[in-house]
Amino acid sequence: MKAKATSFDIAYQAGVSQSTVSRALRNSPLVNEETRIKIQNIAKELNYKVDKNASNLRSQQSDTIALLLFEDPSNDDSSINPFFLSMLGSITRACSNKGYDLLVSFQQSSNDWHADFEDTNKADGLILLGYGDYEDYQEKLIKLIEQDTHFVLWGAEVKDLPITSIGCDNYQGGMKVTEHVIKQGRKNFAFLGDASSHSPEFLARYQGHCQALKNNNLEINEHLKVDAIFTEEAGYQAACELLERGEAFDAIFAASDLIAVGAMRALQEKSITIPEQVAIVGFDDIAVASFTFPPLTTVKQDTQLAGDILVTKLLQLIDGEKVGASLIPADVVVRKSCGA
Amino acid sequence: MKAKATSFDIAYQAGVSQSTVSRALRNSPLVNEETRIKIQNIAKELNYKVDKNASNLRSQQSDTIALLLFEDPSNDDSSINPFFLSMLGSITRACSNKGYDLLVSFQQSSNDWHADFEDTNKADGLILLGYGDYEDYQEKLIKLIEQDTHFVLWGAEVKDLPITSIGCDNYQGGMKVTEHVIKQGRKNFAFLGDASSHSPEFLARYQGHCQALKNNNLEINEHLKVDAIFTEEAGYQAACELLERGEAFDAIFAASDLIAVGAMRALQEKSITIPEQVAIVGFDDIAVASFTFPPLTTVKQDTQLAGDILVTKLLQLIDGEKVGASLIPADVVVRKSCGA
DNA sequence: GTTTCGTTATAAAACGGTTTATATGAAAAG
DNA sequence: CTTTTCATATAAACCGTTTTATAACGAAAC
Repeated sequence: MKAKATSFDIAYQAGVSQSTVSRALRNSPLVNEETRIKIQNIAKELNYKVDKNASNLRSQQSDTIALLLFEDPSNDDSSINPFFLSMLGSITRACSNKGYDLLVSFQQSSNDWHADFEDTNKADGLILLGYGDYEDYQEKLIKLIEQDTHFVLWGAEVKDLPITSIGCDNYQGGMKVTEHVIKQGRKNFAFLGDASSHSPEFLARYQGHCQALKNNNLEINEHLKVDAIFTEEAGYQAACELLERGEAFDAIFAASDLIAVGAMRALQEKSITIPEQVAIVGFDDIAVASFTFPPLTTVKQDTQLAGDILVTKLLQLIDGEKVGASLIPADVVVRKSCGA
Repeated sequence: MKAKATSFDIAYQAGVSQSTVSRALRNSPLVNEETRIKIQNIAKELNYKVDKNASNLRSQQSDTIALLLFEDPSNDDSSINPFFLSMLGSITRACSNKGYDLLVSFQQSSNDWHADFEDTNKADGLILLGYGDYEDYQEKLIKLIEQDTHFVLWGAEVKDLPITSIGCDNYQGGMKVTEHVIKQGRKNFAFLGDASSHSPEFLARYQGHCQALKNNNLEINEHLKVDAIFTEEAGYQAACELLERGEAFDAIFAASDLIAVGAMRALQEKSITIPEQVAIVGFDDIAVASFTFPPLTTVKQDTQLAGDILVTKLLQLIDGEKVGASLIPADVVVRKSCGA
């Protein structure tokens, strides 16, 4: 293959200077239309493509954003949380709509924060995507802020830090889905999930849940609350623990669909019928939720919208605008598992 | 924020030349250990990061590969095929293990092939990921070859073109899963899927399926074969069509899990019991497969391995090696839907 | 017929590294 | 003591653009 054509080759063929070529290809008003068309034709003919490294180097922007996915370390090699996968899809789409390229990277464990995409000028900004627990990363977030890195973060608001976070309205979601189950006549709710400051999203869901109970004069029974991280296995374990406690309950609110799915497995092993004996609801509306048996009632986070907002706000930040946090509505998706 | 430090700043502080800095930071043997350590310390202190655009420009390589995802145009805005999402995950992991960055892009429709990642030097090579039907893209593949673009392709071998394709052993998979169902005593098989040259993978699965029937002296009934693209909706439609034909059958081999899931929905609507009246098996082993009711027997494609091989082979191509196509084993995952 | 202005093009200077060709000084060889 | 050799460092060229500072030219203004 002959060497790749450069803007100089085009300049030579067109009988103009290289800078004119550069301008013509970017439709600069500084070049006469006739000249521009001639140059663009030659460029097409030579199959010329602008060298992004050169152009990015000079212009100091990459038209690229980087997506950093945080996986829980416990989730070593298995499959990725389907909710994030779904987000990833919508973010990719949103980027390409805006004419940006997307770099994807997994932050596999907390010790390697070495994907310095913006520092190295590979990207103009970052999207941080993980499940709660940014506390572990707090010092790293601070470092990002200090370095004036442009980034947005999926999840609950990070307290005391000026961070543009975009998240689902977990509180509303938890409240709405709980109220829906209450309307089915359930009174004794168990909660599965880590409702601590380590998981601000789970915490918000739990608080919404509690609010719904209060609004309906129902008791919040701490004995029916079991910790669990967001995985299916954790859900299974938590449900087993719950059953061992021997406390009576007729409904479960799981902080994530994966937890719910794991819990269903545990219940079914003990031949507890869903939703007759125990109603169960989750959160996220992952693809699997509509295929469980019975299908899982859950709270849908609009990932399409979320991806769009994440990208849009990030681009605004890059443009130097000030943008605040925002919440995306959470809607209950009613299926069979809640006894409706 | 003060201007970002450059290698010149470090050179100045260290009292050496800029080229020495460049070498020191890349652990070149041309620089004395003492000097190197001094320089690296200063770099750390200044929070210096190599500008990738500059370094890529000069060295003419990006340590980045691009993943192009082909979605069926019919699948306009809905969710992405979970199988690809799973591949995406494993490819991302494989890349980061090899120290490469990954650009992700959706080729939304056939008309915009403008993600010229390699031509623009944004990436050193390409991974093409789609479901069969590369025929539509044939001319574009030819163009890629002509331009000496480095790329690997997921899927069946493309005939007559020197392309490094990596795919699952669809033939074996189709055969093995069919034989497994035959062992359960089923004799009248329906096939749902587009078994044409448009979908070389589905075709191979079908051919393996037929081989298994032949090996067991069973009849291949063309009336029980219904076309379907790879989506759930297509599976639903195809199953309805199949039922309307009125031909008797006691087993379905669906060319993909999504088709199988759609077909199950159709059967259940007609109150046909699975697996008692009709056994059904799919292909891919997407996450949903283990949560359907009954859980779906299917053929697992090892996406972890696939991602690894795709990346490894692409890097070999980039290194100038010749690498051939390869097949990944397909293993039957037995669940309830086949009547085992 | 100068002067002024607007349009279009150019030459040259970045951008921040990597790499090639070259220099320096000390140790080894003659 | 001179010549080679080796290890280390440097200066300068280069990668292919974008951008800034200038120039050239014809038309309009004076």
